[in-house]
Amino acid sequence: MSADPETPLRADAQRNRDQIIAAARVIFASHGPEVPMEEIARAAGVGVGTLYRRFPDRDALIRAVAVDNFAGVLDNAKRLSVEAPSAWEALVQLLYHGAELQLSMQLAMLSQRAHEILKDDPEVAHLREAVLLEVDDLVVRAQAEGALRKDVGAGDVAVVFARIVRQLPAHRLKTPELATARSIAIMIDGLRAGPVTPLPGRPLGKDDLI
Amino acid sequence: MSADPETPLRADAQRNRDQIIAAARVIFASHGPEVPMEEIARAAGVGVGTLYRRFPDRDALIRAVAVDNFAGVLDNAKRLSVEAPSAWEALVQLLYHGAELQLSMQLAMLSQRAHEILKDDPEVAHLREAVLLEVDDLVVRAQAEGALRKDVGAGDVAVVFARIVRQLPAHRLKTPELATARSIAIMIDGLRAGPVTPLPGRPLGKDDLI
Amino acid sequence: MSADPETPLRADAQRNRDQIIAAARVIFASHGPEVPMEEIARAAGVGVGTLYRRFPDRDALIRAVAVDNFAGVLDNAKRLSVEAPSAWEALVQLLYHGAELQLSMQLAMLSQRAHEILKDDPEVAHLREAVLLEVDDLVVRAQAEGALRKDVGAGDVAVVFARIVRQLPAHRLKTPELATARSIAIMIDGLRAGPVTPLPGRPLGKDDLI
Amino acid sequence: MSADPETPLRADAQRNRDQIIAAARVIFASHGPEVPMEEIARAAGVGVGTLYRRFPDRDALIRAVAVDNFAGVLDNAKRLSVEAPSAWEALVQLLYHGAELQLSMQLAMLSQRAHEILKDDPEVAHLREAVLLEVDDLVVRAQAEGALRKDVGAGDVAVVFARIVRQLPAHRLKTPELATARSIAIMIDGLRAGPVTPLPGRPLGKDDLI
DNA sequence: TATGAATGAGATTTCATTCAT
DNA sequence: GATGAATGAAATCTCATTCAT
Repeated sequence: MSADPETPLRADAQRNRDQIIAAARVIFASHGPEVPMEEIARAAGVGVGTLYRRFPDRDALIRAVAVDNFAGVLDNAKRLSVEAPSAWEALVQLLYHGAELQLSMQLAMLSQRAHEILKDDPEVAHLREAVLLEVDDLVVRAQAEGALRKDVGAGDVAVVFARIVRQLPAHRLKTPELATARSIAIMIDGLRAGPVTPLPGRPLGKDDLI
Repeated sequence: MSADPETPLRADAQRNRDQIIAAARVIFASHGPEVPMEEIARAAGVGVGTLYRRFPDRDALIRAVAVDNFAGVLDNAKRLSVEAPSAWEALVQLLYHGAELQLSMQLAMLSQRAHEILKDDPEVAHLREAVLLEVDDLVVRAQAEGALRKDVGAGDVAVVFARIVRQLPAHRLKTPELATARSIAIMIDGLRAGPVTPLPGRPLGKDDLI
Repeated sequence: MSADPETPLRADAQRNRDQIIAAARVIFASHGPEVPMEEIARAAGVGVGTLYRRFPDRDALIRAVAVDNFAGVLDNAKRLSVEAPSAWEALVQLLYHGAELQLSMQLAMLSQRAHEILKDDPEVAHLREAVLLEVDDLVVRAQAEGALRKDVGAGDVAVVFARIVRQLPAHRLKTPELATARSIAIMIDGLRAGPVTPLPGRPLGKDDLI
Repeated sequence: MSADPETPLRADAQRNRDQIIAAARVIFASHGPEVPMEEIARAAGVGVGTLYRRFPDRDALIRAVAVDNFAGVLDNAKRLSVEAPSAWEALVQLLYHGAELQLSMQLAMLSQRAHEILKDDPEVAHLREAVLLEVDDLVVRAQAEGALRKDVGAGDVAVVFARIVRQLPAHRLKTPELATARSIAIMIDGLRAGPVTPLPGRPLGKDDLI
């Protein structure tokens, strides 16, 4: 009789929920958000019915995966902000080890479908804001460190991030990891302080997104 | 019942074919290659029947759009190679005005579905090869000009291109054109010769793709 | 594991059983016998599991509700037969206060599904027979009283009952109670002895049903 | 390219549409409005796809059947109003030969589901109003003829109609046609002018419905 | 030849029933 | 014994493709 949305799930139900989100994360990342629900259920090792009991429709599942992901990114950013040797290094790490970042970006920025679903979700909005605040802080500090070029803002960094994290499909490359690492390194060089070419317009802040 | 593939189409049939490809290009670019055939037909102002008479199935349509696009990119690259003030400038122009480039990349590299379809098509393979040859030439010349960093190959450039051209969805940005222009400029700065950070591995050539 | 069907239920189990039947009665009456089992369980304030422990499947529940109802109608008819000032009045009362009558009729006569389930149930058959005997008695006595027209039998009366008790959905009427009362009164006027129009055929007795 | 809703259907499409409505009418009448769409399609001799092309969902089909039916009732009423020997006779005929009347009533008044769907449809509303106007006229005239009791209005008549037309399921009766005819006759006797019992309240007019 | 109607396979979603907690 | 989670069969609906007009 627990209509209360706060009632914690039963142990087995929680386990299933986690498995479903994990499976959906992997599949969404590799095949986009349109894969048959049945396939996701199978990958999670549950029946479709279970999937639908936990998430009333595809949108709810996408939302849940997105929230889970943004939360992961936020954790990561906060941890790196404290533990990395410098703010610049924190930004760089965030990129290189950005599996979660990647999916978040993909869901939030790259798929029309996903965007429609997420754009008005308050939980997503809240996490997004928190992540951008963290990035904003890193940007300011990395500029103070003299490592990040001065003419960019958190918005610029987020946009470059979004482009970078878009995983190139492995199938087109003989040496996919190397190619990825190299292209990220090249783009990071573009962000570095030093003898840069002037950019058009003005620095884009975190509020220039949306 | 002209089975001869070389028979030129009647004028109106050719017009239909062109309209369909044009419509499909726009829709594929904005919504990916999974949109209902009926929608494409409607956008082209023809009935589904006509679409299917011209292209026996979705794969054939995707192939035709891809060929059309690669051909456009090749034209562009050849023209820029001759007309641009420098090889570096040609590469930069290719990026900034890369609407066709974008769709080619998206079709060829970003969508699992499209990739499956295109990977064994000889016409696509031929055009791809021609484009990469052109890029290879520009890369060598731009390095000789001292404008492009020495430690990259045509493969690296193509990978960075692929990341760059992935259009950020306008809906997430207040100032989409500006954001795009800025992020491209940042990434190009990463390609520039000058005081660069060492890249991992070795330069990737055009044959490191696929 | 008392397989003995006669073992009385534990007090709480009996309470659950009663709640379920009460809830099902209300829901069947308003939405027909196809409502989701979960909804019935919720309305009864129990889990589905409990519902299924008490009634092995939907059919069993429908049967139980029908039995409960017919028993109520029988009680009612017997009481009215004794307490009402006349047999005619007993028939009229049976109609006007026929909530249970209504559901019985609906289950037994109006829903294809319910009919299939009930038609071979011996307990239902027995109660039905008992109710019809009671009505038969009232019919004979009401005709002897000179109140009920002579050319009808218990079968006719049951059929008219079935039509009358079909509750008109309140949502279609501005003044639902009044409309119901008036239409019942009109139809009862049709049953009254007096200057009547001849009916086709012969009086239908209780054995003309089924 | 005929997006115009007024464009007449192609001959074969119109034939299918008609067959679907005819099949749905029969099935709705005997099994209610919840039967599987596939079954309706099969009965109409078309594929499900065709059914869904013509009627985007079940609601649309229900609406179409209802409109078709109300139109039939209206035709019937108008014809009888002119051709029947008296207004009273017209009302009686409307009842006895009320196959369409029956389904209309069932759809409009008896099924919760159907009512929700129809209650805001303007076309249905318009036809309903037209039918009630016709009945209103017949009521006034039948009262002037001295055949219909004076203390009823069109609303009362419609309510009694609704109760009458609810076909008793044949499976419960040995002699279903006879039983139906007799019960209708009995109820009509209740509507007759003559020595009647006073009804509660006031006559209900056509605007007391809804 | 162009059109859009028809088809049916497959995807989404619901719900009766079973079973772990 | 009670609960509500899990299951999968069945219903709803969509869309690629074929075919009559």
